[in-house]
Amino acid sequence: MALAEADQPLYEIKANLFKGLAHPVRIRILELLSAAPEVSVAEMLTDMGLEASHLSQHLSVLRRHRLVTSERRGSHVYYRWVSVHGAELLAAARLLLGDLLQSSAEQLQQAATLPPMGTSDVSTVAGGR
Amino acid sequence: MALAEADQPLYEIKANLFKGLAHPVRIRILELLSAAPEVSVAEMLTDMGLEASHLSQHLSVLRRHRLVTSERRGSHVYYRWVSVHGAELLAAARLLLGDLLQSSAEQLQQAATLPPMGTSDVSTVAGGR
DNA sequence: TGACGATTTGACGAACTCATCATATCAATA
DNA sequence: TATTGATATGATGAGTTCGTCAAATCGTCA
Repeated sequence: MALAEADQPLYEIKANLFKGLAHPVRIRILELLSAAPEVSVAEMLTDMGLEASHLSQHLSVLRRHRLVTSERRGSHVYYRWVSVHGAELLAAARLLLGDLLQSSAEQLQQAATLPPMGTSDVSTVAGGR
Repeated sequence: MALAEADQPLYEIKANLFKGLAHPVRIRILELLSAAPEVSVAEMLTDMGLEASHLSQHLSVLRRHRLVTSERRGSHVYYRWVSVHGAELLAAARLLLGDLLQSSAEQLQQAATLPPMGTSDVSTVAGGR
């Protein structure tokens, strides 16, 4: 695992990191972990209203991607971010999304103002999809 | 698109953002875009040694996720990050990975020092795959 | 207008991820 | 030791992404 990873270029490792983040439930988990030193599985279940095995599958993905660390104390298991920079990453994403959502709202506004068939320029969202 | 997105919780939007980042080629593209104001497709092709249609498929994903914006000038198309915070996000990921890779290296070192069957603790990578 | 360079899109099989249910495992306790 | 609460794992079908090749589109120029 860590051995195989030593041979990978950084962009592959980075992409792999983002794969671990690429699911709504996992984002919710990590947001909880960003707001507290550690969180128990039971707390997550209550907070998120998921079925235990569904949550556990996602926690397993996070463990596999080495984004979280787990610790069993009695019959309870606690999770935490594996790095202090985890919450920073989510915050950086929030900033980027702030821009995206803002420009998206601006475009919606423009679309409401414009005549039916607008500009021919390729740029931005218009080109997408 | 943007209409549908307005109804989504932020964690879903965030996860979708990370989906757009979850491929090595797309990371490489975005790293190039982080290092220059804009980059043409031709430059990317040269830099990355990909086939044109392969690159284009990935650029299409980035456009669909609204992470990049494109502009055609003559027969050349130029791409840029759609937000100044894009590069920051990649930098934040680099910090997180720095921690992960460091703790990974430390574990490799410990593994080399430890006897065959080590601790029973669930924590960290040992619990992962 | 046809040819050509640059880029995008379409299509399809393979691989991977996700959702969900059943089962197994772990720890505590009577 | 069996039971129970807490959590993890296994299995499987559906959905999505990826890799790759073929074809289409766009802009320029003779």
